[in-house]
Amino acid sequence: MSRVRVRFAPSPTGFFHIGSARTALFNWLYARHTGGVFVLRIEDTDKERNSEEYLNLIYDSLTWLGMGWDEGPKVGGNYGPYRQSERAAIYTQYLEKLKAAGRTYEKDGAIYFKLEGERYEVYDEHRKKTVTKVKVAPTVIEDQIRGRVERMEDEDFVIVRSDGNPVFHFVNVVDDIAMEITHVIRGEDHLSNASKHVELFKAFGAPVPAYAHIPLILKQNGPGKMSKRDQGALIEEYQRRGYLPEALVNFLCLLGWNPGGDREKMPIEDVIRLFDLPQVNQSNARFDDKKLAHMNMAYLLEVPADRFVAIARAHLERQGASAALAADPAYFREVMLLSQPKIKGLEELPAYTAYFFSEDYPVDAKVRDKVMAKGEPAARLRELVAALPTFDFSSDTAIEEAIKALAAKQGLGFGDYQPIARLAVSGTNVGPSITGLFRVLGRERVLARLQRCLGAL
RNA sequence: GUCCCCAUCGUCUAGCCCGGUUAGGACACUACCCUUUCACGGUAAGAACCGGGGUUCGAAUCCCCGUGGGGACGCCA
Repeated sequence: MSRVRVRFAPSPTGFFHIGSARTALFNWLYARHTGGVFVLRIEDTDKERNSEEYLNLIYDSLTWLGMGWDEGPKVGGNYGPYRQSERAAIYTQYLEKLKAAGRTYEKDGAIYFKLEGERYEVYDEHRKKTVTKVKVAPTVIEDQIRGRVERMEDEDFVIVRSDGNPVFHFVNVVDDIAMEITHVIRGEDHLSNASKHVELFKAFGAPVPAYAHIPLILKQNGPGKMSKRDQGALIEEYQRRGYLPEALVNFLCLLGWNPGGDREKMPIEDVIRLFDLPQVNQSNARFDDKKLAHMNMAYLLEVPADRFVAIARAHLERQGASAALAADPAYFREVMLLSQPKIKGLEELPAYTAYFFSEDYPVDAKVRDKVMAKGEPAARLRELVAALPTFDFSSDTAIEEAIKALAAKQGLGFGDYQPIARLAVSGTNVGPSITGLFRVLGRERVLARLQRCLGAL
């Protein structure tokens, strides 16, 4: 059996979205699973809508998600060029084959693909005009996911526009033949195009590739498939929001595929080992950003310290958190490691850590009122200020012991000091443990903040 | 309008192919536990086989019809 060759064939006409990423992913997984070749082909035949910016976004997004391509732009290969805009000569050559076989004709300056059969006219309700149809037998599509699908392809269609540019159906099939693509894995929206493509393959006398039409991703709210305009549709957005690519990939794997049983979070190596086309679901899946966020959190929790500090810094750079970036690296690291187990996503980081990097941090009025309403916070604050110079700041447990000792002297508990101390040093009631907070902020800063809070009472 | 695809908790899904399960898991939601806050974590609860026929001793599972959802019907890709 010959080596599997799959391709991801996006057109650079818009932002790279989640549906495209999933199609790319399933192709990539199948290539890796079978030891095949993953080809990236750029379908840029629509000169009006293409842009270099979108092209680069495709490269960047695939790279970010960890889907390297074996052949394609930038890496080359034996079947290039890999941009359709550079393959005109090949299309001319294949068009000649079709012409020689008597399978084309010209009308209104465009070249049509001619189906074989008797012609007749019929009024089309949808298009509100009379069209010419051809009496044909149904085209059979053998789909790896859906099984045998029959579709009537009974109208000639344009393969070269009147401006001389070839059309998607034509170039797509020509390239799949020329690049010896063995499996076509794409969205179900192409299932109705597949009959056109099968007829073209047959007209060229080329073997028809194995098809696998994967289910679509439906938008989270409202009807229809997810489109570029929908909330959460753009890969770029997740990159900007500091999502971990491996979490997004894991989530995407599970949208329309699963290894059977209960496994969800799993390393990509395991997915590659278990992935196969027949296990892909047949029904569309609705996008769920909560589940994605949860997956991201689960991955974030496991990121090794050094990498976490690095991605946290990168994220804060994106957010322009200058105070944090200007801080001492060792201090920055301590703050990030204190935050890692507590946050749900990198997005929370700027607000979550703001008070570590500035004395001018917001104080939550509701929290303040709540804290001040209970017990004798002012007295506790005074005791803390008085005792703080004697505290051992060398570790969280040392600080904990010190606070407990102070509390015991008053016949109180740790919990009587915690809320007011937290409010004083952070202005809020959420965050890392108060002992960690003290240790990382340091005695001087904690003392200053406690005193300032006391003065404001 | 025509054609094609699909149908299990609110959502993602296991189970279906090869009929017999207390129909399992995850996210979300609720309660409790853990706890120095907030999270994490743990436990528990609620929550589904779209409807109708058929085949069968027995149907989520096989067949048909309805309904619902999705897609396609471009000189876009």
